[in-house]
Amino acid sequence: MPELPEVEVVRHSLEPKLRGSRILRVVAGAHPADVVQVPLQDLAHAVERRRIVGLSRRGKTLLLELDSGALVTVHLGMTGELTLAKPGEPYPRHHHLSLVLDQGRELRYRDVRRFGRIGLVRPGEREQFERRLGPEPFAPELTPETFHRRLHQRRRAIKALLLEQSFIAGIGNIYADEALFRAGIYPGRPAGSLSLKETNQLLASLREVLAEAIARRGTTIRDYRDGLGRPGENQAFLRIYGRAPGSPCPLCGSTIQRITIAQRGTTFCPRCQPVAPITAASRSETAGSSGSRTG
DNA sequence: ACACTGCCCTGCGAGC
DNA sequence: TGCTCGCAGGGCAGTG
Repeated sequence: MPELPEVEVVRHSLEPKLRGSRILRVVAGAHPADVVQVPLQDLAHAVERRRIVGLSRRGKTLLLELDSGALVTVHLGMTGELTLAKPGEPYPRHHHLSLVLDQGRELRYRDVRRFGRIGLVRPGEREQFERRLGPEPFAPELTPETFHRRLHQRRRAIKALLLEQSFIAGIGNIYADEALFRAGIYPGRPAGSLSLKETNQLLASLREVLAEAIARRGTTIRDYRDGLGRPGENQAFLRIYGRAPGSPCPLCGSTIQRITIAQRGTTFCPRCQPVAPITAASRSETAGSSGSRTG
C-alpha cells in the first residue's frame, strides 16, 4: 500500500532516469479509462513531445512536471506500480498505460486492483489540485501548536483524521497505526480530546515512522516495488500493523486487539494505547495489573 | 462543514 | 483438489 514513504522512494528511484526525458507517445494497455481520469486523447495531446523537467510528490501523489508547466499526477492507490522498462519488453498482466520516452525507455503503469489514478493538472490548475490536500507531515509550518488547534475543532476518531488527506497529506493505514502505537494514543480517541503534549508526541511519532520507512525504502507487504522493481525493507520493522489480534504486544506483552475505524482495520495494544489517557494517578492505580477502570 | 456509508477491483487464504 | 466466500483498503460520490 503505497503511502508517503513508498511514493517518495518511487520518486527518488525514478527522478534521475526521467529528468530531461522527452515523452514520445502514450500507449494504452488494459482498461485505461479505469485509471486515467481524462480522455486519452487529452492526455496524449498534453504530454506528447513534452520534456519531463522534474519529479515531485505531494502527499501520496507523484507529480511528473512537464516543460509546458502541466503536471501528470500518478496516485498508486493500493497496488499501483510505476516502473521503467524498454519498449518491446512484454507487457505484464494488469498493465494500463505507458509513456514511451526517448533514449529507449518506457514508463509503465500497472495496477492489479485499479484503485490508482492518473490525472492531468494543466498550468493554472495547480491551485485547485493543491487545495484538496492538507499539509505535508514534514512541513516546518506544521507545528504541534497548529496541529493541536486543528485537531481541537474535530470530533472524529484521531485515526480517521490522520487518514483524511485534506487534513494531513500522505498518511495511510500502516503509518497511522504505527504512529499512534508509538505515541501511545488509542486510535478511537476523539481528535479534539488530545492534549498539546499528546499532539506533540503524535506529530513526532508520525515523522519518525515516515522517516524510518523512507530510509528503509518503503514497506512491502505484498505488491509494493520502487521505480526499478525493488521491494522495500521496512515491513520487518513494523511494530503493530499486520500483527494478528490475540498475539502479544512487542512492547508490553499484552494481547493485541483489532477494531474497525473509518472502515479500516485498526490494530492496537490496549495497554500501550489506553482508551483514556494515562495520568499519574491512574498509572499507580493499575500498576502491575491489566485493570480497565476509568477514573 | 462535518460525519458516515457504500462502492470500485482483484488476489489470496481459510474453510468445506 | 476445487470451489466459494470474506477480507484487504484509498478515495470519491452520495446521504443525512
